[in-house]
Amino acid sequence: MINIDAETKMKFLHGFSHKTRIQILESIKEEEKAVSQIVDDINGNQSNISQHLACLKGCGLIIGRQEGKYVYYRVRNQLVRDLLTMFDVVLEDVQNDIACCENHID
Amino acid sequence: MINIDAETKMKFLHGFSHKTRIQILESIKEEEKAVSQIVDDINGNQSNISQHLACLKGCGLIIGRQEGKYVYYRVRNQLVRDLLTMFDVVLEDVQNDIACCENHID
DNA sequence: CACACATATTCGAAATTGCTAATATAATAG
DNA sequence: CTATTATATTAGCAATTTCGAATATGTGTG
Repeated sequence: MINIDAETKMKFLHGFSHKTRIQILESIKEEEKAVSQIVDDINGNQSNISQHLACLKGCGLIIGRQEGKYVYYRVRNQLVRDLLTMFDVVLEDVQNDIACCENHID
Repeated sequence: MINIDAETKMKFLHGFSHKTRIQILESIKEEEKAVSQIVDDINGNQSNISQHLACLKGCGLIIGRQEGKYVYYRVRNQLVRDLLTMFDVVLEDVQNDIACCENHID
């Protein structure tokens, strides 16, 4: 049965909690890319992207594969991809929900 | 079609990026609870929990309902609940994946 | 009204995280 | 071997987040 402690889950979810990391995940969601491609893609700084990639790898969200002097990263598997899709679905739903059913006086 | 900018998504996902917030979500996943119940549940500090609840509300993940002097919070809807379940599923899968298929020399 | 209880807010201090620049490592080409 | 290119790591500072204590607000009760 599934029962994962909050600490572990948080470490995992931490991967999703930064704009740059989300952008990286989106960038490699469908196809693996070399670090330099990702850097170009999202217009980032090499060192910075490298650090975020290390973070994502640590979270288990992506996998790196070395080929010559390039390192190609990809999203770990289909489940993680599904999770990324699910974010969009749920977020859209939440936004509609908020827009329609609440008077946002605040 | 769904296309949400990274900024918005990040704000949404931020809700999941803290141990206490995960604990709160788990605590009220199946049934709404008053703030004081949540504080007891996860052994937290009242002010702290209140701040995290505000954060989760801001992210659209939970909804508060006042009844007398109590405020009851609940997970917004089934989709958010599904997302929480999905976290467990994906995390477990990732953990197995890492445990089985890689030699963790690091 | 005064009081008690539940929750929210404010405010600095403490802790964590993210950034850039510089440097290190690693692979390949010549 | 040297030079070049790709990526990783380190280091110190900047920015953000989190925290608890104190205080404010709001609600029911006597």
